[in-house]
Amino acid sequence: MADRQGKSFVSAQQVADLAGVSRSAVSRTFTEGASVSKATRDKVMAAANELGYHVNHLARGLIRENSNIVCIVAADMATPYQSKFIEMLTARLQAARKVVMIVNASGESGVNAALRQTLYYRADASVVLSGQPDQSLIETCIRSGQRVIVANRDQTVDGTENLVVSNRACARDAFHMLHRVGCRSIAVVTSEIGTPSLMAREEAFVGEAKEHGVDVTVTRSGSTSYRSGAEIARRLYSSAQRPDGAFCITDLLACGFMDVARHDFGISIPDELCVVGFDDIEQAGWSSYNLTTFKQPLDDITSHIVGLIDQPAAETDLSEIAPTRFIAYPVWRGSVRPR
Amino acid sequence: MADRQGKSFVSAQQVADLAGVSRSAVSRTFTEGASVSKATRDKVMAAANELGYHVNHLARGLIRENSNIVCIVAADMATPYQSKFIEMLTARLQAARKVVMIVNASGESGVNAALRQTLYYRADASVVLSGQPDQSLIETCIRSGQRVIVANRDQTVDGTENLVVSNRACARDAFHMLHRVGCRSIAVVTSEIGTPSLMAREEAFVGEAKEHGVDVTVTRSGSTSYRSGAEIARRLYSSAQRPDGAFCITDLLACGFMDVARHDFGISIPDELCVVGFDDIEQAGWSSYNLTTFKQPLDDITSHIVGLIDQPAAETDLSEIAPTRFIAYPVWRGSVRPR
DNA sequence: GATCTCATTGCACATCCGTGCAATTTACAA
DNA sequence: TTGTAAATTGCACGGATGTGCAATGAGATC
Repeated sequence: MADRQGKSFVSAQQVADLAGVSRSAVSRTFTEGASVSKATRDKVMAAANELGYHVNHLARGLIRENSNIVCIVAADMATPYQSKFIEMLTARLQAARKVVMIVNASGESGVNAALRQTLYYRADASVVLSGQPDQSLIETCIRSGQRVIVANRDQTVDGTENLVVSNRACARDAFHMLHRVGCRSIAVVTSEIGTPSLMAREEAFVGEAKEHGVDVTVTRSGSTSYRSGAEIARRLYSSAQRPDGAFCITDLLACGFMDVARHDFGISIPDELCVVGFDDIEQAGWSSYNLTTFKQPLDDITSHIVGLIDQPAAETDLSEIAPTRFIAYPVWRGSVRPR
Repeated sequence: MADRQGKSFVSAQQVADLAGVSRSAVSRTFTEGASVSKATRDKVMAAANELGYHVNHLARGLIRENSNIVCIVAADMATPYQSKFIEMLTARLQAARKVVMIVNASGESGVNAALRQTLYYRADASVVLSGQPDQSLIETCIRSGQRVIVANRDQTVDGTENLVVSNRACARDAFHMLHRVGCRSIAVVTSEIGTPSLMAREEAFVGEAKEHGVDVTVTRSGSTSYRSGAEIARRLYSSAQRPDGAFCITDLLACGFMDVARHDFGISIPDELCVVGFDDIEQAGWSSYNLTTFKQPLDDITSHIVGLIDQPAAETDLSEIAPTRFIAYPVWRGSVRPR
């Protein structure tokens, strides 16, 4: 115990020396299904405990075909939706004995630099939660034997597993929720950032409205943040047209929108204004918002991701693969008045 | 390009073969400050680009004394405070060319299992954001040459770098904020989980109140969540005593508390009830809450953490080290009425 | 042209680990 | 007690890399 002079990690060799066995014996002790006698195993374990030895999983990853590392590439990690996603995904991945690396793609370097990082560490898979990586880079990943799973892009990228939510169907539902209770002047609250997934919601909503002869105004501002939602409400209610219904592409936008409408313009929800959001973030359930929205099935999505990673890339042929669809369900709360 | 049959990562040997040089030359090309002629470097780079080669940072970590891996151990990652912390920390660590591994300590295994995980990967440092790891485990980490940085514990653990916030001073300030505007029956809203940091806030507040002869009721419920705050408000306002001031140990508790007080019991804030929170999460600034609170200096804290990790453990002597203190500043908003 | 110096380069070894193969030990049956 | 099969163990290799050391080469100076 006292013989540790330089602070460093204990190696299998040191354990072997102390236990008086070969390094192979140590290795076998920590390898499931390897052939070791109880006697040597006990000796090894005793020595290992005394020295505080742990197998270096990284070095193990060098040998084995897989490193057990999964990278999560995400931007805006502090967002309620994103952080919930990350929390559930990390929990599930850990349960599946994976190691989770996280790459914050918010910086100026962006998603591409982030995804490239994951190659440096021989990750088995990368889960991209934000941004659209370049096709060429994805090809590099695939060539390197890395799975790339892209969530919420609503746009298939060759060679990746795509997970998408029923954005269009939900957006159409959202229109009917508002239309049904008599909303005549509907605002679509969205961001300037045209993520495919968000665009799908917007387009489907506008399309459905047009089909039913209802006039909608699409208003954009910044990102999908509280601040943007607030800004849009301020802009809309300062002008002549005051919407009596709003479809916010994101719950976060809805929170900002509702707050300004209520507190700055004294509008009563749901009497004068009905609001529908998307995502079902935690705040949507808070009684200040009590927001009717669509719940992203994060449970299913994260389970599915882990499932994908666990089974060995069943013939990923770099060609078009149909994205896996998940259905988001409406969550009825109080921001839309009853019929 | 077309000669890649089995999908796997490209090794330095393959690049060397293609470039017609030795593997050492490849290694040196990608090592800063190594001696390579421009001619060979060009040949190597060309071959590397063609094959899509990247240095395996993991294998590099085997050789070098440091792996450049930093682990973040956290529970309740989807919480606004925690997710903000993680976002800032990952951004900063990445800028410092570290790789961030994240260990979700929420599971049944807990912080100890999580921290032990970090040993398996030879992390240079672990940043523990939640929970109290066992002393023995920390010693194992230190012995292995791993830095352990513990945030928000308010309780020094031998051998770790401790970062704490001015909980006590702020809690005393909080009392005066409420006392000054005439609150006579003050509720301390807290959780059943006695994290040192939270206990410090509670104790200091109660102590200061007692010193000024003001009666406070401490009410606990579950964790520091919205739900708990709501539950406490329901309990308090259903009973005889209806507080006219509340110190919520956490902004999240405050949100739940305010929502129930306002919407379920029709209490007007700040006229009938003044509320002070702690953390300054994003929602505190939302106009539904407009919460007066204390801002955790996450900027300073995360910078400091990265600084600690960057400089090589200046004589960590496993003895008591004074924790680094950070000052949280009051953020005046509207949940406390003006004097 | 010869010698000296210095930058390059390749060999071999290091670090961490798993595992095939052969040798050795153990266990069991005759 | 002895023979044989089975279990165990150690050697050496492999897979990723960095790096000291010696050898090679080229350029420069006299």
